[in-house]
Amino acid sequence: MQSLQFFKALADDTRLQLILLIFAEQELCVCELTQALDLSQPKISRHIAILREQGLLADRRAGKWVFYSLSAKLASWQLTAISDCFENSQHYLAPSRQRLLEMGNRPDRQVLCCP
Amino acid sequence: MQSLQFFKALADDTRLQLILLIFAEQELCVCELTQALDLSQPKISRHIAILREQGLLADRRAGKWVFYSLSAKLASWQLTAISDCFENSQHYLAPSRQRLLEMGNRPDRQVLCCP
DNA sequence: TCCGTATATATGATTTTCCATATGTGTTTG
DNA sequence: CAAACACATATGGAAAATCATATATACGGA
Repeated sequence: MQSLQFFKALADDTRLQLILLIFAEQELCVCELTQALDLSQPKISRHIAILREQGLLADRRAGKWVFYSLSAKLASWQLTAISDCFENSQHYLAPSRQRLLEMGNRPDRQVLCCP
Repeated sequence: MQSLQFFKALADDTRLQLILLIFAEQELCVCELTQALDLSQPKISRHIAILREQGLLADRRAGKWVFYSLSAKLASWQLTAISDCFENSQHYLAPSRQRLLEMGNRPDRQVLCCP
């Protein structure tokens, strides 16, 4: 994916948090992200759609849930940027991570290996 | 500077090219950037102002010219991101670099060392 | 049918752009 | 030396384009 599109995708508070949270947790579904960011479901879904269309996110359906993870199509420098950004954004991300931790009834993951 | 502001600053075609060109050339003045991107002077000046206010660019006046360079205040992961992005944006940047090369009458630099 | 997720539309807010003009510096001329 | 000019850059203000949000609704699987 192009550099400009990459930066545009991350140039929004909601989308940046989504990407960083998913990076931290490997994969998350919409209801978890909705809870973590404390935002409406359509809003999360809309930003997820943007990130998916731009090639930043991959999706995996499991029963009722759709789990999102970072796309393997990301250039390695882009993955590095996300990772480095995450390391330097603990304070920025803390409230969302906290709400995610406090969330009850999180969906069970199927085993991740060997899909 | 905050991650979100960093991504917002680079999420514009004009600003991304400005930053990458300045990274490649160490420092450039407004007239060189205007020529390289083939855009109006006020437009360049506006975007430069945004990058300066956000702390991405430092300025240095030399006679009639104001030279811009990457700010030393950039976090190291941000510098890395810019550098990695540059390495992967040759095609994106080529037309602007070409116009810069073809530019006649580029201002002379004062010696850069020992300011 | 219920739950999780996606999308359409309308609206509001933020950004970008353009034009004109101002500032600031160096150079020339009377 | 001062006034006039030329060149580089910055900015004010309004129009235009882009982007984000809320609400309502649709879809798809258990």
